[in-house]
Amino acid sequence: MSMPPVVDSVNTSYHHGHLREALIDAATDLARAGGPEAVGLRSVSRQAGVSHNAAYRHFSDLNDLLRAVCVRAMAELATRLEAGIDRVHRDDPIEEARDRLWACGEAYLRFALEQPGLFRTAFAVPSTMDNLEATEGTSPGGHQPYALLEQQIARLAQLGYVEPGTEDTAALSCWSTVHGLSCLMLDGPLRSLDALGRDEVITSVLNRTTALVTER
Amino acid sequence: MSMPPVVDSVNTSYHHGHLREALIDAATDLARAGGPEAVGLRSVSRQAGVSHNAAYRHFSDLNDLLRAVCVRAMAELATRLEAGIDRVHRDDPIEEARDRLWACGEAYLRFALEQPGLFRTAFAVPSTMDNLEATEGTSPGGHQPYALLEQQIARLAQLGYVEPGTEDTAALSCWSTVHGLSCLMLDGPLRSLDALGRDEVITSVLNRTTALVTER
DNA sequence: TGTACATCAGTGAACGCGCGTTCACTGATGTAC
DNA sequence: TGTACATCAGTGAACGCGCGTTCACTGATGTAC
Repeated sequence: MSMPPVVDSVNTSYHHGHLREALIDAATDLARAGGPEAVGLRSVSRQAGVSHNAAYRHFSDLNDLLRAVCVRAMAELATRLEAGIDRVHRDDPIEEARDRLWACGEAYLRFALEQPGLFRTAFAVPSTMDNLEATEGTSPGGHQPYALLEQQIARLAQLGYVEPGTEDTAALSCWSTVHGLSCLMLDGPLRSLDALGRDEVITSVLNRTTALVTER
Repeated sequence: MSMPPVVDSVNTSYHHGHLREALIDAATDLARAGGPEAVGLRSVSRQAGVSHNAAYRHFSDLNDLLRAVCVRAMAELATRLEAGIDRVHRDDPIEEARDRLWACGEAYLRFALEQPGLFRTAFAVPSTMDNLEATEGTSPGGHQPYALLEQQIARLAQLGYVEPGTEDTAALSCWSTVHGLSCLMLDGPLRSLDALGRDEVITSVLNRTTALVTER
C-alpha cells in the first residue's frame, strides 16, 4: 500500500510509477495545442514516451481518457475564474459584487481566447451513449465554473440587486452570453476580429450583461 | 452552353449532370445526421452513389466541399429564422417588433435542438489557414442570421426602444446569449435537460434577453 | 533471510479500418471541318 | 450529314497514413512461507 517512488527526472525504469497522471498531463498538453481532436491513445502515449498500449492499464478506452482530460480542462477554467474573482476588492460591497461578476465573465472569455484548445476540450465530454450513469455528472450544478457564477449572482441577490426567484435565470443568461461570445470569437463568425476589436466587444457585452443583472 | 439535361429519377448514365449539387445534397444529409465530422470525400461520394474520386471534378479538396456545406447549413438556419420572424403579426408595432426579436431567438434555438448536426456544421467553417482571402467572408455582417437579428434590433431602435448607438452591442449580446444557450444545451452541461426543462430555460432566458432590449 | 510464485505494468507486433489523395484509365459529349 | 478529335466527367486501383484495439510477451514488484 506504499506510494510508488516519486521520480522527478525522466524515468528510465520499466515501471513508470505515475503513468496515469503522466498520461493526463500529456493529453492536456496535446489538447492545449490542438483541442480534443488531438487527444488519441497513440498520440498521448507517444507524448508521454510510453508504448501505445500502456494506457490500457489505466484507462478502459479512449473515451475514458478523454473524460479525464475534460475534467482537468474544466478544472483549469474554474481556477482561472476563481483567480479573476478573487482579485477584485472594493470598499463598497455592491460595487465589489458587481465587479466580481464582471471579472468572472472576463476570465471566462480570456481563458477561451488564450487557451482555445483547452476551452474546447473542457466542453468536449464524450457522449454518454456507452455510459448511462455519467449523465448525472453533466448537470450544470456539478460544474465548478457554473457554481462560481452562481455564487456571484447569489451575492448580488443577497444585496438586493437580483430579484428573488430569478437567480437561476440570471445565472443561465450570463453563462449563455459569455459562453456564446466565446464560441463566436473562437470558431464562429467573430473569429477574424483582431485583439482590439475583441476587447471592445468583450467590454461592451460584459457591461451590458452585468448592467442587466445589477441595475433594477 | 446549354444546361445539362434534368434527370429526376436515378441517373444511370456515365455522366451525372448535376453532380456538384448532388454532392452538396449528400454532404448535407450526412452533416444533418452526424455533424461536420461525418462529411468526408469518401463518405459523401458513397452517399451520392458515385466513385470517391468524382468529387475532385467539382471541389479542389475536402475543405472546399466542407465550405459549401457550411454555407448551405447557414442558409438553412437563416431560412428558419426568417420563417419564425414572418409568422409574427401584431396590431401594435412595438409589440410586433419585440415579439419578432423573440421569435428570431426561439427559431435559432429550435433549429439548434432539432438539427444539431446541421447547426454544428453551419459554424464549422474550415480554418482559413490555406485560404487567406476567405477571412473577409467571416465577418458577422456577411451572415444572414446575424443580418436578420440586426433588422429586428434596428426596427426596435426605430421605434425608440433601443438607445441610439447601442444597436451593435445589443445585437451581439442577443446573438451571444442565444448561441451560447444553444451550445450549452447541445454539447455542454445542459445537454441532459429533458424537453420540458429545455422549454423552461428557453422561455425564461429569451424573456430576460428581449426584456433587456425592449424595456428602458 | 531466502526463495518461489502470483500479480502487476509495461512492450512490440499485428489486425483491420476509413481516410485524403494521386494515377492512369475510359466512356460520353461537343465542336470543327 | 458525317467524321475526327479535343475535352470533359466519370472510374477503379493503389499509396501511405494514423487510428483503436487485441494478443502474446516480459520485466519488475510484492507477498507467503
